[in-house]
Amino acid sequence: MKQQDHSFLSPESVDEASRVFKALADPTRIKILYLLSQEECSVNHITEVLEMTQSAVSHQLSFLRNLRLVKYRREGNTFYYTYDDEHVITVLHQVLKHIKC
Amino acid sequence: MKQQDHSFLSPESVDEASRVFKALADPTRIKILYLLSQEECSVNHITEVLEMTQSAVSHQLSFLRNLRLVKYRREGNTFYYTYDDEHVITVLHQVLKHIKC
DNA sequence: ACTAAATATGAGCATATGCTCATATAATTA
DNA sequence: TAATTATATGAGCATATGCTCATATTTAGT
Repeated sequence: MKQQDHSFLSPESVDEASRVFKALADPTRIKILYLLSQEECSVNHITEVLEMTQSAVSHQLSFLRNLRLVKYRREGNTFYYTYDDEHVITVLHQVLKHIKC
Repeated sequence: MKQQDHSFLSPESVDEASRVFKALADPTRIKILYLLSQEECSVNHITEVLEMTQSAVSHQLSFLRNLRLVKYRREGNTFYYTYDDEHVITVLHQVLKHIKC
């Protein structure tokens, strides 16, 4: 196969794909997304379940927010996060399921 | 949901998933795996198609080999690589396809 | 045996990543 | 209004990552 025959895999597609995979390439983000795939969660709740500092969790949520993988709603002082990309959750579940086999 | 209710997502599963996603989280490795998903390739061929140095490609192949995502056969001086994890290729194709929408 | 070709590998370097620590912000409550 | 609660954010640091450069290894050809 010649070099020019690969043009259908555009640089944009490759970059976008690597961004998606990068989002899933960290244990903490996997746990957060998995949690959110089951229920809406406050930051504090995530912090307790994952036994991590509030700051670390918040930074990761900021990361996921920038990639539009999660969104949140506010209720007073509490921020409730949900996932915002069905496809990414599907891919995550698929890989997790496959690993258990 | 309480903390202990998440025990079914084992640390091993999370780590293994993050390893898989990490393998796909780099543009070069995406291109290599995509290429290999289409045809068996020599190192030299990959180097030419991706317009990268032999060393950089070889290092990435070594990385993918360690994760058992690719395998190779030797023919004289030439090493022909193929992918070795159908599921990872499926996930890659799925994400790439979704991005194009 | 000598040289060339194809690939692998170690060291080093610049950048990215994921955390901590301190602090900012905003809403709630006393 | 002051204190508390919930979250966000910037700086800094240790480690990881992905490349280059030089070199090793293995096979083929002369």
